[in-house]
Amino acid sequence: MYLAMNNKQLKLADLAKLAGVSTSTVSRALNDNPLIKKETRDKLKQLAKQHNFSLNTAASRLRSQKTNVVAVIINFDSGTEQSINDPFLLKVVGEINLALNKQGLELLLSNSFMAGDDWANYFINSRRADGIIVVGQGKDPANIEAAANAGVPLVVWGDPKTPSNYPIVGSDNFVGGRLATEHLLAGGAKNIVFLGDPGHAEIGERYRGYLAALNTANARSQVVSIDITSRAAYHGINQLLVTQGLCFDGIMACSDMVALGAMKALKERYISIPNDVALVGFDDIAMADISHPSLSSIKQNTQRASVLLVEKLLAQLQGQSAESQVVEIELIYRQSSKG
Amino acid sequence: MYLAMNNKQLKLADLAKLAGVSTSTVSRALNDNPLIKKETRDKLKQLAKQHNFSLNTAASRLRSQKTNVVAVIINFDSGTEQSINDPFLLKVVGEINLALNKQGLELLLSNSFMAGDDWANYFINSRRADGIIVVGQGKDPANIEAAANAGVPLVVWGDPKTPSNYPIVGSDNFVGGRLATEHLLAGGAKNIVFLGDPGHAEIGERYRGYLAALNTANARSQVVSIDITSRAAYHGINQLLVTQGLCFDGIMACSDMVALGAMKALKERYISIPNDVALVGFDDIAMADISHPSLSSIKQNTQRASVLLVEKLLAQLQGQSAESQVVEIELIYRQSSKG
DNA sequence: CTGAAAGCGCTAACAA
DNA sequence: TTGTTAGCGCTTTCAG
Repeated sequence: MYLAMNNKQLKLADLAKLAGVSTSTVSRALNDNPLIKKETRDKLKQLAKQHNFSLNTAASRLRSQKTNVVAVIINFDSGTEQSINDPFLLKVVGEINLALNKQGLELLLSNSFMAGDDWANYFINSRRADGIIVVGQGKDPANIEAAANAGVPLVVWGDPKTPSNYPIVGSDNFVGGRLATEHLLAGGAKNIVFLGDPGHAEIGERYRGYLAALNTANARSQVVSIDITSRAAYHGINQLLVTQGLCFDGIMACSDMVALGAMKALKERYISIPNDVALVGFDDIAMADISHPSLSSIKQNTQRASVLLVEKLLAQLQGQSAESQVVEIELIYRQSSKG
Repeated sequence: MYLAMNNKQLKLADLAKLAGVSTSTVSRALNDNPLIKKETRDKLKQLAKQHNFSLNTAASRLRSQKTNVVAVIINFDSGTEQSINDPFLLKVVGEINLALNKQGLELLLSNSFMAGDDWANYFINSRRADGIIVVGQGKDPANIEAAANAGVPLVVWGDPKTPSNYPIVGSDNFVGGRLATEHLLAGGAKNIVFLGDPGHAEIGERYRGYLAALNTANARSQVVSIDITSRAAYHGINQLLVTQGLCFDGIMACSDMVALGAMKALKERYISIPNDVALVGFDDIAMADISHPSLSSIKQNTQRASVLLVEKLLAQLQGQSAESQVVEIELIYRQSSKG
């Protein structure tokens, strides 16, 4: 048995034997339990590292009834083309991942295909995850509400002003819509088109902000309701130009991707941006800075929001309650609009 | 005890009691084991659904030593600004998620922050996941190699021509680089700049394809080596124009984001695209179609690649071996280059 | 085709 | 500060 292949996977008991202590001591040490003397803890941790030992998460989860996993569901509206490729949503997922990691939590990426409709059952009863972060409210909150009512720790990225019995973190979309519109008005725009789908919760708020700004200025509103994609925006603006000519001098787009689609339609017809039509987007994705002209946009603080989402989820995991919260928003002024 | 709150989480044994069968029968039925009569299976499955029952994955994983989870690691080069926000990488993750889901596998999203350097230990020994999909080779394959050598089921999205003892799936980058360059040459370009970092494995192949095409045409090469971001591309082209003037009439960009950065620099100086400078990108992200002028690009078939990655991982999980594989590539001709 | 029973590897209550 | 021990809920071998 000399030099036998060290094939077998070490378990806690083996490590304990090696160290000459009990399994509980090793378990506590590796979980950094202060009951164990610091010295012993450090020694055992080092032994574990030396032997390339890792706790079996399956066993640990079974015993402790905790997973340290959070499910993140990207919650698309059915009937939209907005997809997993949407740069903004993915940016949010990336930020959430970072925020979770900082708390020692892992991210199980999911979608409705796997999770079905009964999220409480799929994720929580099954001990796949301890809680859920939903990215996007969708048009129908049924699944979210069902999960929240079942007592699932859950937070949502969306419109914080939506009445709900679960915490929603998101930007101040009303103020964002108002800021963008006021900025366009200040630049001299008189006929500002709202480009997007006001039926969507967050976008609805942006739309109301837009209306509020127009009201104050006694200007008229005009909505081009489209699916929230570049392509739909491109076609929407194209069609508007074909049927009604250049009947507007400003566009408040509900997202940067939508704004960029509109921009393409304008540029193809040699409509000058911002002189003939001024344009403001929403989200401040990387492309806003790199488009030509660069795109003025309302910047959403996704990093701050992600930290808040995780904090509020953690609070619920510890039995506390958490409230919806609005994250500040900011106009980034670039070339597509006039100062 | 009438109508007592059905608070307690059902377990397999409870369900078995309700059905009047043994736990093994229920377990088998829910796992669709053909040992159990189809009729019984269906009956038990329905009972489970009725009672909102879900298997405890922790227990099941502990017992069966299988997780049905795949870890996906986004493997950035250190020293690049290319980030979790890169639309192409995220698109790949999205496609992988879909491909995994179709096989009943779940996606644990990870990064080096959580996983550290010893992936075998962190993911596999700990039973967090059954296998690993690495998105991006990075410049240093040490972590990947260590994991592969430890016998971890593992596949990589990257340059399939890199010699390795693990399967790499990726595009035919050499042909992509050649196609793009040939296309620029055919459009009349004589001085084509390669914009990107040839030190990166995939981009190196694209560069070699570019060189091969230039060689055949007896044209001279010129590299602008930059970090793989829009911003770096913008500054790189700007600087080239400042120091050497318009000394080129074509750009082969190593990615669409890079191409869009270059496009901005050109447009700001009123350099006509494609007349003064023709431009081809790589990846065919959504923005390529929506930029103005729209961006010719080499389309990577990420969907096909993702399916292959999952297939090859599955093969390894079943003890079979798998080889690297090249996925076909295609030029998408748009306005930024001449026919 | 179904049941009985053992045990996966860990944590935590209780004991010392 | 550490050890002993029971048991988390499932799957699977073996027996029928």
